[in-house]
Amino acid sequence: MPKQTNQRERIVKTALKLFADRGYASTPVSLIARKAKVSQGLMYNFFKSKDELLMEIMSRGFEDIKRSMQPYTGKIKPRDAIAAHVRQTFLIIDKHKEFWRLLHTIRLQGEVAKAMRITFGEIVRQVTRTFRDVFAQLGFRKPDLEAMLFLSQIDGLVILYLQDPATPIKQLSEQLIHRYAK
Amino acid sequence: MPKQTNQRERIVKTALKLFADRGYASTPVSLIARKAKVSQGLMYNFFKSKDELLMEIMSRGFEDIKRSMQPYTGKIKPRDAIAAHVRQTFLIIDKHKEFWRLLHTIRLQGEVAKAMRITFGEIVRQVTRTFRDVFAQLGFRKPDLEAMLFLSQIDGLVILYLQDPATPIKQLSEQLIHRYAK
Amino acid sequence: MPKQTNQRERIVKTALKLFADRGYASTPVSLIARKAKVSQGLMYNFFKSKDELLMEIMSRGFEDIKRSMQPYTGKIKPRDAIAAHVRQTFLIIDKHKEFWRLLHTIRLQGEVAKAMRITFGEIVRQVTRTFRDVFAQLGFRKPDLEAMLFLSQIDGLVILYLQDPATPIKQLSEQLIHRYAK
Amino acid sequence: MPKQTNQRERIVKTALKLFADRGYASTPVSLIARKAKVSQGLMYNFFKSKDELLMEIMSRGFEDIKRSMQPYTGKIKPRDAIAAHVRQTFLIIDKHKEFWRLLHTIRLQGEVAKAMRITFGEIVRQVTRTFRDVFAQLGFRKPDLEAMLFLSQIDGLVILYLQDPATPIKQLSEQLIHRYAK
DNA sequence: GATGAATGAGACTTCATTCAT
DNA sequence: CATGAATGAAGTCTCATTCAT
Repeated sequence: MPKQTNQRERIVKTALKLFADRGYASTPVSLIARKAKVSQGLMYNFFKSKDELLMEIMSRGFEDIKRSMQPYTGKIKPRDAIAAHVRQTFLIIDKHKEFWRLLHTIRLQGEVAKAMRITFGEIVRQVTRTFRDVFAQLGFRKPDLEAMLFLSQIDGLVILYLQDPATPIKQLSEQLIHRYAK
Repeated sequence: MPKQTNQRERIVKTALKLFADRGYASTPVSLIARKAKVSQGLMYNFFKSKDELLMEIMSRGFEDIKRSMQPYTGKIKPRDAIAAHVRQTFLIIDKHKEFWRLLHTIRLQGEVAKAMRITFGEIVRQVTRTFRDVFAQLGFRKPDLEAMLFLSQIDGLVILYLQDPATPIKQLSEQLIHRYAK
Repeated sequence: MPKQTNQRERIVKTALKLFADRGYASTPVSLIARKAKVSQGLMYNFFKSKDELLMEIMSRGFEDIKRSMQPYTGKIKPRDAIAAHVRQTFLIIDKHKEFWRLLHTIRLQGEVAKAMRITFGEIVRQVTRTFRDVFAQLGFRKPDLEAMLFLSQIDGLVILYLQDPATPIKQLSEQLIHRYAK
Repeated sequence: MPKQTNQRERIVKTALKLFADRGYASTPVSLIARKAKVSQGLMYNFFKSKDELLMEIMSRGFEDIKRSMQPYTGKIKPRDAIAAHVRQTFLIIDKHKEFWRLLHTIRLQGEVAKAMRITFGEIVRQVTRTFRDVFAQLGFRKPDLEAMLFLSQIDGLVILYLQDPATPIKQLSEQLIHRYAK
């Protein structure tokens, strides 16, 4: 009975939510199947393994991130780049809360999903370079350190927000932007 | 002379390291026992369950944190409180890297270990209040937001550092302190 | 012009090869379908079940064997019957290596495919009787035993050959024939 | 509740019987466990996997074979070697019927247990060399072929016997011996 | 206290078979 | 006739926990 109305999509979404909520290892395939209203066996028609399902989720997430960061890696005025990045980041986050929660649970673990951590590392390094340049152009004395401070500040805010959606993230980001706008 | 002297201690330490490295769910009790050079059965003399072992690890960690934050909740000059907190934080982190890694993998998960997240939330709120006052005393316009920015900045740095120990954390914290020192 | 021309045939041939190579139980229907370039569902239009596919393969094989043994069950000179059987056997084997490999993996198993083992037993008994007579006519003292020795000798050679196609089967059969030619 | 009265032994024996009867792939671990009166989980305390259980069974069998063949690889009179080998073989077979049945189901398969087939090949080649020498000493013109014929004859008898225990194996072997005794 | 054999529930995965299209 | 999505049963294996010794 092929209904196929985006079952694959439903699986991916359900899995993302569950992985983010309970952690990858603590989420049985059976649970994903049940919540996605799909038989357990069918899941293996779409993904060779639970691991591969995770991989797909992660690559998609990374694609989104990369795509969203394209704009301001181009050439905007440096000062605007900062504001843009902050705002952009929280836009993305809002659309992909679950992915970010998942990402953070995986980020610090040694044995899990090394491949993804590498990919993520790439992205971070890339963005760091960009902002090093930005801060250099703005005449900061230690642009390297400034870039790291800036990005880790955003990271910290992201976590705060993910942990408690009641966080006044709008005001916080504007405050942050204002600080650099001097 | 019973060698049991610190079996319990050894178990806790080993488990912490493993949980941090591989995640709680992916760490079999058998592995903890083996690495701690203790029989699997014995573990259940000390802890009623794997869950309880985790609880103990977490409470200890929280105790350490609380204890370390006592000093400057007292009355130092506000400006010094900032510097003190930054330096203090990274001192603690360095001593308890594994605990912090573990904490971060659990922090964002909805279903797991709700109890701990509450405890941790308490601490954070407490510290936030403290720094709200600090920033108020320093004449900041929006001390609430400033406190959140400040603490999340630290949080972001912590993660950066935990993820890559090569991070120049010393310089970063000094830069951060300097920024508030005006 | 339906390409269906020999889908059935292709399925049977593919299945035979796979069963012989990997064993019946370790050969998924999906694999047969893929290698036979046929949809999995279609297979069930031709065969009610995997089991029945095996049955068909086996009966066909048996038919071939029976057909090939007709000639010299007729009346040739006894001495020639021996040479003829040896040569005939290896001719058949060469044409149906896979079937024989499959047959041998099933032959000794108690619970599997009892029906086939019975059929095969029939054939063997039939041939044994034939050669009992042959050896009787040739004046052997214990024609029963001689027939069994003779046929099991061939069996042994067959296995040797199936297992290692580099076996000098031509020379071996001639040597065998020569021995009985006195 | 450690009763441990040779559970491992019981598992190995039960598994051997089942593997021989139904084939390796068609024998669920659960069945072995049930028949061996052991929990399924416990099986994995003794053997890392079903595969490893098979390996152990096979190596044991090979050990038995090798041990039993030691005697007459030494120096007996060549003629006696033949008789000895025949008798010895059927003695072994009788003690290890199941192992031999299992061996024969595996022998011809491409994908299964390559390692064992190699080991078995070694043994066969070794024995073949020995009998090549024996036949050479006895003045046969083509000792190579004779050795292969001789050993495959035995092989064929073994199969006959394994397949139908009512086979008059005693008489057959004596007849065979007698033939070489001239 | 200390061991590790033993268990049972449940995890991941495969696969023969069915059936809507 | 033909497809391949879908299912459910069953298979292999892991692991927290218990308990006789």
